[in-house]
Amino acid sequence: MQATRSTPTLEDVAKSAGVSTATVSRCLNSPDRVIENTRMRVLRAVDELGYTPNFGARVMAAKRTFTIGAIIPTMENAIFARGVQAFQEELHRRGYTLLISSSAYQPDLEEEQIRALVSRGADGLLLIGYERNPEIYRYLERQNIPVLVAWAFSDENDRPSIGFDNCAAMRELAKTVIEFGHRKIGVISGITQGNDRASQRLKGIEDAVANSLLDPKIMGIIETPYEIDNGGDAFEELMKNEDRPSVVMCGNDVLAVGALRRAQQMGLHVPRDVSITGFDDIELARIVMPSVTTVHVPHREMGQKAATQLVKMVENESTGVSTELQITLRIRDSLGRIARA
Amino acid sequence: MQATRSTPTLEDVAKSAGVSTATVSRCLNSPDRVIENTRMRVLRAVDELGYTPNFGARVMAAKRTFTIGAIIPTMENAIFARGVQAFQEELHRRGYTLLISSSAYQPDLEEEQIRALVSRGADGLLLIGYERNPEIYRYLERQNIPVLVAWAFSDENDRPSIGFDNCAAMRELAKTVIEFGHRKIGVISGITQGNDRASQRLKGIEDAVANSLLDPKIMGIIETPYEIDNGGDAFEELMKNEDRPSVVMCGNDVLAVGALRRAQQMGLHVPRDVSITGFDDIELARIVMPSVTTVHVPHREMGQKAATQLVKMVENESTGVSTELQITLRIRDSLGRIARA
DNA sequence: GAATCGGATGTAAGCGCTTACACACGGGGC
DNA sequence: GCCCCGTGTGTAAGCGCTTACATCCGATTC
Repeated sequence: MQATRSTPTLEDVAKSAGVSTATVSRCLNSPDRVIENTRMRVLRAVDELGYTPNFGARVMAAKRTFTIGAIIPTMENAIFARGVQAFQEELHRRGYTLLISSSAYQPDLEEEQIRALVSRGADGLLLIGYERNPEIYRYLERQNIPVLVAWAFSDENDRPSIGFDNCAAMRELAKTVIEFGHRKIGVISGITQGNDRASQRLKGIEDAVANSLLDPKIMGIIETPYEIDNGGDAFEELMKNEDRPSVVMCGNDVLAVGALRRAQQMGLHVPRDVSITGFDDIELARIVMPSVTTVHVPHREMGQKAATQLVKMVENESTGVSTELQITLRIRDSLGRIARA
Repeated sequence: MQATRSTPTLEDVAKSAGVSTATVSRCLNSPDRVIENTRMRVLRAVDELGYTPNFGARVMAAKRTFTIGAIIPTMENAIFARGVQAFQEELHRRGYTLLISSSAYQPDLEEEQIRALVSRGADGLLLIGYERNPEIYRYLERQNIPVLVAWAFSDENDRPSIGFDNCAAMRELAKTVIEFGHRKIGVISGITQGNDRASQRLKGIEDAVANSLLDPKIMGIIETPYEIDNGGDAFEELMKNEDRPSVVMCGNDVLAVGALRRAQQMGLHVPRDVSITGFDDIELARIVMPSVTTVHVPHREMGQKAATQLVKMVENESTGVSTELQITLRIRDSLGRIARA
């Protein structure tokens, strides 16, 4: 029972246990350096007072927080959820706490969140995609904060990253689409501005079209934010074209499902009248009818390995390597074959 | 250009600008208390050195962080996503940063996350649902951290909260289901242990059944974690019953969609052969076919008001009031009428 | 022109913790 | 019995910041 009603400090505990603050601190941080008897006494005092260390003070003195920050573009749809969940689980296993922030796909907001997390003592950061203001990379370097880029991988970028090659993945899907006989391709892409994943995916389609001997054509490209209804609107727009695409390839599953629903509302049968493809393989793609053909991304694996690697970087066991993950195509009902002409 | 390669401190800035640390601090925190000329000089120095305040130190000295913490049970499905997004937006508008953690529906993990957030200096906390270890509430009280409970509201609980009455909401839905002619009701509930929302919803169904003069019966109740496939498994289980339910009411939309899909795989037509209802009105409920009858929760409104209110509590303008939000039923295709016998 | 005042700035005392270093003590080795 | 060593604790110096209080100085007032 103290006089002051404020939260107890190390010193209070020390006093109450009849030891020095150093001993209390040691009890908490390296218990084996304190003899059993003393330790018991201290721990009892901790308990009685309901003491919790003040993090700010601890950070200041020890320079480590065992906190990792992650900034993801959105929580509204499940794109990042599974990966982040796995990331958190693995971090937890290793004794780190994850703090998450969302940037709503806005670069300046992301920057703000990065600074917030860093100044709150994050030991390391997980960021989605390479593309951002070089300024902020400089800042992170200066602050000496290890950064791991996830959901992306590219040979051309030597920043440590874990993910897959968005361009190659989408190219492969597009190749398959073309092999299925499609020659008129509509594209609904995410906003490419400031989003390398989106632009790489788009490039993948363009590459596949350019490299194919079968003379496929891109009938139209619409960029739109990653939300269901936007996918629908874009789809409707593409279908206004006199010469309708036989397949609409979407930048992710959310857009694809939006397109799919709109198609059905417009009385079009998928895949008989038009095929639709997505990207990411989130649960939604499997759940809708017809199920959506998409690119499967190993979200859990990515999250888990990201954690392992980032921790290594934080603990100075690695300056950071890049890991490429393999994607696989999931050919489902929303993609149909076009009969030979 | 300093000799040391470490991050610059207030003192470095002060030295470089030829003023005291106090002046630098004032420049950053209350610029109008410093004369223009000096301020410019200081800001230039800040810029040149790439200085960012050390948060730990700042917290320790100032006792305020402008950080709010939120711990949500899961990010894997969209239940909390929209609300949290709105919460974050409103906080941002008011100058606060949101840090999120997920507890994976595990009370001990939640406790850990609460402590982590508090010790990292959260000024206030948003928690989902009332039910948790009293110990942790005591801890928060002792630490003097305002807590707002969201996604729940109950007259019987005087803890500040914002949300809706889960029991009454589900009761209303159940009443409608009964009015639609259903007499044999199957229930797929979330795990009620440690989750007051789940148990209140279950109670709502039981109340409606008990109070109805039409003699409806609950044919079976299965509790299962909130995941799609679990919903499917539970549905299959319920349908093994000789006397099959005519409607399966689910604890949330995720379970409902799982049940719906499984029904279709089993060759059952929804709603002709069996009706299905959900709760939450997440996007998924609207997207599947048939669309799912559910309880609409004003997620965005809840998130936004939660932010407003929690900030008030943090800023000592309110000791916290409780706000009840209105839910509405969304009667969609997955609920059919049973013809009079 | 002396007294007074107020605004701009400096001084320095913490905030709560960690940890290098100092110290005390008991037991072997000689 | 002396020296040395290792072990368990205590002492105290920061960590980087905010802020109450002290100080200075030019402007105002009479």
